[in-house]
Amino acid sequence: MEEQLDADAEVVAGPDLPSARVPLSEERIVEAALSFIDGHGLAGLTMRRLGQRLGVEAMSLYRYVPGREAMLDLVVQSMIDQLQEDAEVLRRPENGWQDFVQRLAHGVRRVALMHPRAFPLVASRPPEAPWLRPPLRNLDWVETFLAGLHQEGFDDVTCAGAYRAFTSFLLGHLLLEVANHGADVGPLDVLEDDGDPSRDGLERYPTVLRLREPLSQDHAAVEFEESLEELLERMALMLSETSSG
Amino acid sequence: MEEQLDADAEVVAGPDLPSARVPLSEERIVEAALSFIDGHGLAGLTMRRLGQRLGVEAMSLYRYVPGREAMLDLVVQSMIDQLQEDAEVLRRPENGWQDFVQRLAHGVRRVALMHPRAFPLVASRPPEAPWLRPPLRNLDWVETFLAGLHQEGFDDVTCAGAYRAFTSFLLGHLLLEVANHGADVGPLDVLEDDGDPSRDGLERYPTVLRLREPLSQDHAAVEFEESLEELLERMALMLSETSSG
DNA sequence: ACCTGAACACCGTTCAAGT
DNA sequence: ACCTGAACACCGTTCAAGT
Repeated sequence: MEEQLDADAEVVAGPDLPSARVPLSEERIVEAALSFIDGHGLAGLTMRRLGQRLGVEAMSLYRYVPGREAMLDLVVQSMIDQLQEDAEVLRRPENGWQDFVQRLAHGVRRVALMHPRAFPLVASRPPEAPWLRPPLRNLDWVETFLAGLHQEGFDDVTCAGAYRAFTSFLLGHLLLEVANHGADVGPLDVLEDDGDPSRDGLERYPTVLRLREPLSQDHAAVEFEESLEELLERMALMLSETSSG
Repeated sequence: MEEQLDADAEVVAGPDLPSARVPLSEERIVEAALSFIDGHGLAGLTMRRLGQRLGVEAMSLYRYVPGREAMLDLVVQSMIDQLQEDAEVLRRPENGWQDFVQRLAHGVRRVALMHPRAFPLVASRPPEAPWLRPPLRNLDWVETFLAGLHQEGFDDVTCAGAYRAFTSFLLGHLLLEVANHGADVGPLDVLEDDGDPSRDGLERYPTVLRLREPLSQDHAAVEFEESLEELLERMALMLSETSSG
């Protein structure tokens, strides 16, 4: 839960000026939009409310941003750029490609977990090109990924296959992981417990009922690691077939 | 592409009555909503437009459906129920659990490919419980899946792990596959080619540029099969550890 | 240069009223 | 019983006008 998200409009200061005089900018808008989604979900994000949050009328936003839809794309970009500022993530392979792929995977996961309610945007906005598959929607990453593998001996076709395997691994895992952390919800309502957790309508589903507890456990972290290991093994196999074929 | 989706309102007859007199019903509404999404994408789906499509004012819909959001949940349900009508899919294991899991996986994939623009809904609506992870949001499926594996010797914890692995495999693959088939797009606009495909701004990304072609190829089908095979192998490993541990 | 008021076309949703 | 007109509160977006 966050506070500071009420109706007061004023920007939280931090080391900023007394606010109120910081001029609007694309960056500030996008930042505010992301933090709004983090706090309230995408459904509640409105140009008018966002303006209010920035101490400004909605129409002012259109000086800096071409429209709501485009703004959401910028939000996606800004999440993605956080990875780039994370210097460790985007260095080329130094201790082998496995280490390299691991760094990238964990970097993306870190972003997803920092913004569980916004991450589905990264996943669901339509990809602009086949070489920008979600959630790797950034040419710098993709270039680094492909060039890194190539430098380590993967041929072109294998690089492409590894790229596809990597993206679908990330997408499946991270989307489900953030969904469990209470992602997208429709309007503004958080899902309410019905009070009595025993009357769940599971009478007709004895196995589900019995497995309730193991199914409810959050193994996301270890499963991410394990699946990543498997992916790496699969890639190693691809690589060895490359060299010998 | 579909036709029949213009502005004329009238329902296509099929073996129906002369239409115009078929009364509204939840079923007809949900069906129309799904076919609208299939044809125009989610963004364009409006209660008013949907009413128009059914030859009725928007307000009439609220007699049969509690609201737009709830209607979308019904749309998800209806897609999911198509799998249930597909008798082959939900039979319990007969030729071993591998065959069983394969049937289920292919069934879900068939639904996804039938409704590429609607499938992301199945994936992105918030799950109601940990035992309803997208895209397997149906207690009958989940029960069948879990009971099937249990009957084949998987213990409870392993069943739960297999369930999680299965869902994240399906989600990652199918979401990316339908995205490639032109999924969600923002408003109504289909993405337009910029005319000149050589000037793509890829100058700074030599590897991406070089791999354009292998990256553009659609290997979704074979990759689905291969990843599914790997998943089955992984599950087989889980099973053997179960028996011997 | 930067923001706003007023307006437009469109939403989802409600409810009393029509047939 | 089933549908609609009219209305409400809210959207995104535009543009001439304010400071």
